[in-house]
Order: sequence, then structure tokens, then C-alpha cells
Amino acid sequence: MNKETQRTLLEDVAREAGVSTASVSRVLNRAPHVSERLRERVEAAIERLGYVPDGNARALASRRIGAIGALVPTLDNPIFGAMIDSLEQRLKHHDCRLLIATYRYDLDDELQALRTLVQQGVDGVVLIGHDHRPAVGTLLARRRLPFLSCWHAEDDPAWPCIGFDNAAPARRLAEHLLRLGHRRLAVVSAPTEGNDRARARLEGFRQATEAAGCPLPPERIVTVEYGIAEGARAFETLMGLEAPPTAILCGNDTLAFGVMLAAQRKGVCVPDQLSVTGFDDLSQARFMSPPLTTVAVPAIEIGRRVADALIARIDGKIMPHLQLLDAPLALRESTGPAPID
Amino acid sequence: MNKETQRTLLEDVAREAGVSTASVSRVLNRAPHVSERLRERVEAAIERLGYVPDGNARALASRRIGAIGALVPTLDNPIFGAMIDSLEQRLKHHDCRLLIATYRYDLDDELQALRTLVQQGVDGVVLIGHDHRPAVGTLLARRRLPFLSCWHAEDDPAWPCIGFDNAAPARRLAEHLLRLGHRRLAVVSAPTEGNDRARARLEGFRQATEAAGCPLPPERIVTVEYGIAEGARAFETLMGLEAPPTAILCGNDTLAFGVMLAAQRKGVCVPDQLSVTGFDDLSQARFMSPPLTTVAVPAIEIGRRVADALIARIDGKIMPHLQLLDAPLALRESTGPAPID
DNA sequence: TTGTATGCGTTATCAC
DNA sequence: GTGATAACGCATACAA
Repeated sequence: MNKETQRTLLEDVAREAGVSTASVSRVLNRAPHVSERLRERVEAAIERLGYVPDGNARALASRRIGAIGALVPTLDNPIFGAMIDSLEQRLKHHDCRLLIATYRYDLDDELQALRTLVQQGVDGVVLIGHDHRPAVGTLLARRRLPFLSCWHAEDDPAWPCIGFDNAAPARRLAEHLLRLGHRRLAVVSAPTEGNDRARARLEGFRQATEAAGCPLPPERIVTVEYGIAEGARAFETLMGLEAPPTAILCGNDTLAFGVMLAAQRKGVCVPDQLSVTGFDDLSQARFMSPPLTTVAVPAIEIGRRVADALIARIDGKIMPHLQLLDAPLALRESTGPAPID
Repeated sequence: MNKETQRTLLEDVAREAGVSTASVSRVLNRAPHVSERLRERVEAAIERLGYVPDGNARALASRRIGAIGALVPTLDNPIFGAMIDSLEQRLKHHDCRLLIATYRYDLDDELQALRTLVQQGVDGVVLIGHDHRPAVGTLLARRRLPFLSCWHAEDDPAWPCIGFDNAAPARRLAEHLLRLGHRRLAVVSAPTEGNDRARARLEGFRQATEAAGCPLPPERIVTVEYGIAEGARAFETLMGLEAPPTAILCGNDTLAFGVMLAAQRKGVCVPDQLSVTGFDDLSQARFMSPPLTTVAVPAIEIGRRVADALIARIDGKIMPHLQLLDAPLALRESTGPAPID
């Protein structure tokens, strides 16, 4: 991969405008104390030559890149897309760009991606969740790189966070079903390894069911990868049990969509014969038929707050190490009274 | 935004290992002609010091960054997420990273984002579609930057492309409905300004309906932003007409989901009372009830091919300026015979 | 307000 | 094979 282009340099602009390179640089950086006349001449020269400054040289010389990095598990799930969009928008207000890296829920890939971001010289880093390879913390600390994790609620001074409690809403979801008379609950969970959010949600489901005296047997907890088709498969598995559940708690909305759609195909009526819940509150959720009971994850708000807080940290401001947001239940029609046997 | 960290430099590694900086650089770049002994000592020193090379300095000195940039309208639509995922995966095989920039279908933002990518020194650029500000082409040409557009089928030697025909499948979709006896068709389109794909699809719908002698009156073409809720609103608008359509052609799957879900809510049966089509074939499509008739956009394949072809271009290879992929219809149960009045 | 000179952390071109 | 050293393109003290 090579490049032969003879690009126009800052030096060329200076020559064209008949000024020094320093002056061009000042105009570029909107530095104070530049005369209107000089600025105009430089800008005209830039325009004429179609000059584009070299970000790498710039970063090298100024020791700042004007961008932060975000490490997200996947862009397949629109909930992260929404957060990223909001984060990026907000960063713009601070004249800061966003570099996105994905790691498909593989923590080794995450570490690798972080290394890449650090090499790029990002001014700060955003992480999802609390599960990471130890080297992640080491690297971040060694470089004294401002960072923020989100999407969880761990109260860890060494690990600043803007997130929400994943366990509590899960518990409340299960309690809601128990209150509706359900006793045979089941869970469709995303893989919990390296995913503290999925673990917390599962734990919430467990706590509520155990407290109610009807704990979840292993066969009623199925773990599947992310995806509608996977949710549908999980439905088959669960409904094939000797004692199929009357309610299925899903680790996220996409899995719940899969369960509901499979139910419809099999002629299992939701919620009359089967209650289903999700987690995320994607825009589809309220449009499903019936509308999906789920948890409203504040993705947009997280993006906004992370942007502000991380920029503040980069600027050396002291910030609280934990901002907890609300993740309220969205009770809709996919949950109803337990069927009478 | 400043950074005070005293990082370990290549020079420190050299000192620690007792070799020259050049040797360290060689080890880093897996250059040939380095003795095993030297390599081991250097690698040990790197490990000990936790050294991470500076990507910016590296890019500056080597005049290559090892990354390409992708300009996508939005990450909200999972179809682009899928393409990006596939692109990124494939680029890895070529030791190339991916920088993602979004522009929310605003061509001025796209140009701005391109400038940013160029500043970053990307080795190549991926664009979606054929609609761009003229300055995009100018900038790309001036920098002699390898690039590739995708998702369309314009046969333009100056604008290399890996995509598919948007109009033809749209036409075939409409013809399918006409064949089923529908005469009052309607279209829910994404905004066509700055979006050649949306225009082409609309044009395809138009051609087929006009050829069949039942052209689309203006009131039966509604344009809405992307989103489920927007699709649902479009349904309301169309079904509120004096002569409501018996079939609705949607510009993408998400709009179709909105239409179908709104129909279900209103008790309008799909396809008995209303046929609906999409465009994209998102994973949800086949799981809707009824499964959605749509067009299978080869997003994964585009990502893969774009990676290979762009890398080839960067390496100076001559490539065909157009690779046309197939976008077959996925005929499912959301379309059926026109109801008898 | 503007210009000069030095340094940012690597890679690459020479020598040895 | 390995080691000096000059680029790479820009920002920024410092000087004027």
C-alpha cells in the first residue's frame, strides 16, 4: 500500500500567500492575534490550492488528535448504533471526532482494538461494560488515558462509568410476571462470558424467581448468540420441553423478537398462551404485535453524557466516577396473566 | 484537550535492548534480515516497557496509515452495519483497519467527513451511492486517492463501483403485484434528495406501473424519513385516502415493518386486504408475520468485495470499474392477490 | 501581529 | 545484519 501523490503542503500555501508557515498554521488553528487581511489571503490560498492539512503530522506536532475512540461489541445491534450516533453528534459540539472499533464480544479482540486506538493517539476512550482483559486497565493507566465505561452500574472508583443497573430491571420484569401468576419462567440469554450486562440480567431473573420460590432449572435457561433466528430457535427448544414455560424472559429485544415471531408461526398466542419480555426497547418493540414488554435502555442519553463527561475528563476536570441512569420498564401487551392449566 | 503522559518511545526501547532505533523499527515492521537474537532482545524490551508505537509518527514517516475510510449514511439501518462488519472483517486479512464516518444522508456532512478522513491520511475511501457533492470527486482526484462507491449500478468509468441495480428489482416487485391483480399501488419512499438509490427504486416502481397503464398519482407516493414509526405514519396517510391502495411498495424493509405493524394494529389483514413489500431483506423480514416480500440486498458480499477490490486498487492493480451483483426478489407471504372490491 | 527555528516519534536511506 | 541520520508535515516557543 503506497501513495505517490505529491500533495500541496502548508509550505506551498505559505508561499502562495506570501506569508510564513507559522502564519498559515495560525490561521488553520484559529489562533488569536491574526490580522483579518492575513487570514483572508491565507484562506484564499488554501482554497486555490485545495490544501488539506495532514492530520498525522498535526497530531504528531501538537500531541493531540482531536478524537476519542469507542470500543463497541457490535454495530449489528441498533441499540449500540443509536448510542454511537448520539455520542458522535455530541462530540461534534466539542470539536472532537469519534473513532469506532468493534470486537464482536471477543475480549481479546477488544484489547487488540484498544491497542490500535492508543496507537492512533486518541485523546480518550469509551468502553462498554465492566468485563475486560486486565491489560486494558494497565494500558489505559500507563498512558494516563482518560476513559469511561458505560452500560453497567459497577461502583468502582478505578473504573469510571455512566450506565444503568442491568440486574434491577431484570428482577422487576420477572417479578411482574410472577405477579401475573406465572410459575414456569424461562430465560433466553446472550452468552454471559465476557459480558457482565448479560450476566447481570440473568442474575436479576434468578434472584426474583428464587425469592418467589420457583427457581429456574438449567433446562429453562438457554444461551444463544445474538439474532432473531437464534431467538426463534430458543423458542423451539423451550417449547419442546416436557413442561414448557408460560413466560420467556429474553436478554435483549432482538432475541425476544425471534421468540415472538416463532410463537406466531407455531400458532402460540402471545400473551394468552405465552408471555414474552425483552431488554433494550428498540424502536420496533412498541410496534410488534403485540407490543413488547421490555426495559428502556437510555442509549441516547448515555451517548450524550459520555461525550460531555469524557471531554471534561480530558480537560482535566474532576468528575464523579459513577453516573447512574434510569432504565424503566416498558410494560406492554406481550405479557399477560398466566394461562390456566 | 492536552496530554502530559511521558510515554516510552522507540528510543527507550532501543536503549533498553542495547541496539539502535533502526533495529527496533525493523523488528516492529517485520523487516527481513534481522537476526533472531536481536529480534528476541528487542521484543523482550518492548514487553518490559509496555511500548506502544505512535501511529501518527509512523504514518507521517512511512506515508501510509494502514487504514481505509468508509462514509456511510447511518449506522441506524442494520443493512449498513452488516456491510461494515463484513468489510472490516475482510480488511483484516489485508492488515488494514477501517475508519467509519456517518453523515445522516446530508451530502454536505459527507463532504466534511471525507475531508476529515483525507486529513487522517486514509489509504483509500469507500462511498455509498452515486450522489455526492462535486467537491468529493475533486478532492479524491486531486489526492489520487483510491476509492470505490457501492450500493448502486451507475456505469461511470470515473466512478468505480461495486453494487447492484436498484431500479430493476423495484420494477419486478411492482410487476409481481400487478400480476397479482393489484391496480391501486402506493409507494412509501425514503427522501430522494441526495439519495440515488431511493430515486432508482422509486423510478423502478414508476416504470412498472406506467407500463401497466396504472401510473402512481402523487397522493399515492409518500416520502418519509427512515424509521418504523415513519412507516406506520405513512400507512395512516395512505389508508386515509378516498381510494386507498391495495398494495404498498416500501423503499426499505424498516418502512415496510412500520406499514405492516400499523396494518396489524388497525386490523387490516396482510396480505388478504393489503399487500406490502420491502427492500433490503433484513434478518427480521423472514420472521415477520406474514414474512415480508422484499429484495435481498447483498450487503455482506458487497463488504467483502469492496475490501478486496479497494486493496487491489491501493496496490496499483487495474480493476474493472463496475462489479454488478445480484439483488434477487425474496417473494414471501406479505404479498397476495388483490382483494375483490 | 508576524517570522524563524526547533522538535514531535517514526521510517527509510545510506553507510559500515 | 546493524547503526547513524535525514526526512515526514506541521505546531509552537521564541524572536523580531
